Amino acid sequence: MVLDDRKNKILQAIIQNYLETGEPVGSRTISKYTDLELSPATIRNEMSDLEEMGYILQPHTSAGRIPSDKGYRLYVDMMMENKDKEIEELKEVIIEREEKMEQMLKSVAKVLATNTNYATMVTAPAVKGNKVKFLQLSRMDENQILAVVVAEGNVIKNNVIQVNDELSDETLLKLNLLLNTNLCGKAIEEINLPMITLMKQQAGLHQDVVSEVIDAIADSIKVEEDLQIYTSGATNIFKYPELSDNQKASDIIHTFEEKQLLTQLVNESLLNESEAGIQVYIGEETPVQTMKDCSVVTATYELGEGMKGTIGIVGPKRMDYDKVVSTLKNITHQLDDLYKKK
Amino acid sequence: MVLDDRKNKILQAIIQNYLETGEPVGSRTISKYTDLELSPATIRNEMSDLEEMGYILQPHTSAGRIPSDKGYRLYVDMMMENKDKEIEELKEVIIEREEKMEQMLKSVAKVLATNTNYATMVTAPAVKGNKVKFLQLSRMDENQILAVVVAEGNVIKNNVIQVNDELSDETLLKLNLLLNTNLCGKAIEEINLPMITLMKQQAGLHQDVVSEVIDAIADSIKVEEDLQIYTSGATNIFKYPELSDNQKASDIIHTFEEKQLLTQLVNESLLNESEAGIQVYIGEETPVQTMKDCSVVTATYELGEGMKGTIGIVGPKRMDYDKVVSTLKNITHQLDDLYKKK
DNA sequence: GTTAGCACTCGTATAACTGGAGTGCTAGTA
DNA sequence: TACTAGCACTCCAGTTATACGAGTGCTAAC
Repeated sequence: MVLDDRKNKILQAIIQNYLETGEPVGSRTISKYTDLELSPATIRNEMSDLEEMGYILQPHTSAGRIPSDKGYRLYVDMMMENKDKEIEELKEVIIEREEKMEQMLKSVAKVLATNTNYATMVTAPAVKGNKVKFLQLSRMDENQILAVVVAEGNVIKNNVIQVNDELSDETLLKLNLLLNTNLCGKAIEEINLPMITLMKQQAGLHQDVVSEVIDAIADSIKVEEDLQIYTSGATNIFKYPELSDNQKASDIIHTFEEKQLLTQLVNESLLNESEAGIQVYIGEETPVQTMKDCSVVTATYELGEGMKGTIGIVGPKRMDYDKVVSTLKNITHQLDDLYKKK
Repeated sequence: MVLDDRKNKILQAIIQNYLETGEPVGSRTISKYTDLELSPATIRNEMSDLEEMGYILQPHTSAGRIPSDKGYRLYVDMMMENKDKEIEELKEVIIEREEKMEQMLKSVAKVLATNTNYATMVTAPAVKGNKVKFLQLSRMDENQILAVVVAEGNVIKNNVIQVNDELSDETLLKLNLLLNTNLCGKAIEEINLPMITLMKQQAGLHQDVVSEVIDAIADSIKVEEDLQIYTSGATNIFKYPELSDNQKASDIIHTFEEKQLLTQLVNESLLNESEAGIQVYIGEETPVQTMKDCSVVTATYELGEGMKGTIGIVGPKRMDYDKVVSTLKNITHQLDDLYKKK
């Protein structure tokens, strides 16, 4: 059986209606809804076909139809095609440039959540491939040294190092010079053992300090590696009865609370990244099992030179994909612009 | 009417039983439960009195009794008296000393949540009254300066300052010296306008930079002022049917998500701080209206010299106050010890 | 190919019924 | 006087019975 134009139109009508109401859609409704001018009986026949083809399903006999994951998938794919042609220039959501990236990303998550009425997550751009821009050691007191590591994009990491024997100002200066000349402009992954050995040699007497600094830097990276994730609007899911079941709600919200559980989602979305940078996971397609009753839309943004972050929106399967995709495109563009201004 | 010994015993029995089961407690249950050897009928008479006195109430005729807020209050007050005598030395919860305070507090919240099965919050100690320990300006590139402010207790704040005209190394050194001599050891509140004016004068040509640095410091404080709050285990409330109602659950979890909504609670608990540092809010007593169906237990910890933070536990009114109070005392002690080691 | 009509299904909402848990009261007992 | 046994009564929660509406599938007719 083939999905001809009429079947397609009916399917679209069913899905759109279901998106709006959240109730199973009957043949009579569609008969009035569409401009096809067909009787309910005809619609029923078509619906029967559509069900056989797996695009829609009945929650029970004598109920209307609801879209299956496959149906949603078709719908979303079609919509995305249209979207690519549109040039979305709506400015609904405005990102103010703020000092702290952290603050900014939090507010992106929040704005997005209140705007869409879904749950949202935003990850800080991964430092992967990012370059060390600047290093600074300074003495805090007799046996504590403050190490500051600044990476491209003004990602700043502090580390307090305990030292046993006091270092003179001079030594500190020398170490600073040594570290900066050796490490500045290097991608964090480039810092390898030979380099470290070399630096230790150059440091001479104070190679133990170098060692500790390197450890500190490594530590900075490690901290950054377990991804910063900001979430907002998790409680929005209570707005959708189909997700308000205690068990489901608890699972979903818990995933948002334990943000690290979202890592899988982020990785997946960075991996599969489509041309447009937008991914839609419907129901069982999701990489995070707790969200199998939801749909997840992710977008990738880039703050220049491989610093990629992810934005995700989680809602019911009947989410307003159209709006969500537009909003996400809009936001990612704005984030891109933001970087260019810097 | 007076709460004699027998009435008190019965009340305690009712409350304890209700804490365990969450179900209204009937006279027959108590008759078997206590060592008073009284018939249900007698218990009924006493219960009737207790109800009249406002310690217990009936959800409906022909149901057992449940404790009223007043009843819980009595119970908690009595328990707290006993607690003071006990020397709690259980080491259920172990705080590992970690590099980053932020990380440590997060894990305290988490450990506490999994340990108690309630929702928890932990605030970072307020910097109020905290002293500047160390300041450092360094050049990142032509027109960006990195200002690092370290306060007592190794609270570190970074700020990137944009400058118009390039500063020489020499000038930077001078500014560093100037700022450090003037500001180190000062409590952040002590930094006042005359001081700033003086410093600007001393800075001579570069007073605009001083101005910006001061702004940056002020900014650091401001960021710190809107309290860092870490939460965990919000979804634990789903474990208690009396809170699992959609509306209630949503409200409570939302409060935990929008952490700033908890500020009121923190302020209140710092204000009312009792001798033991532990506060119990039952039902309507809570400073945060969304939690009027819960009980909230807060404890204050101190990382030395006025750096006070708050730990809070939110659960159903029938929470295991005994365990919660013990655990909190335990943890606050451990936090105190932690500081001493530093 | 389309449609009208009808019997059938199923879920939800409502009312009626039942059993159990618990109370308050009264009268009887130590 | 203090306690208790007994009983009638109340109310909730769970179950069954019933009615209704929405929607389907099928057949026969256009």
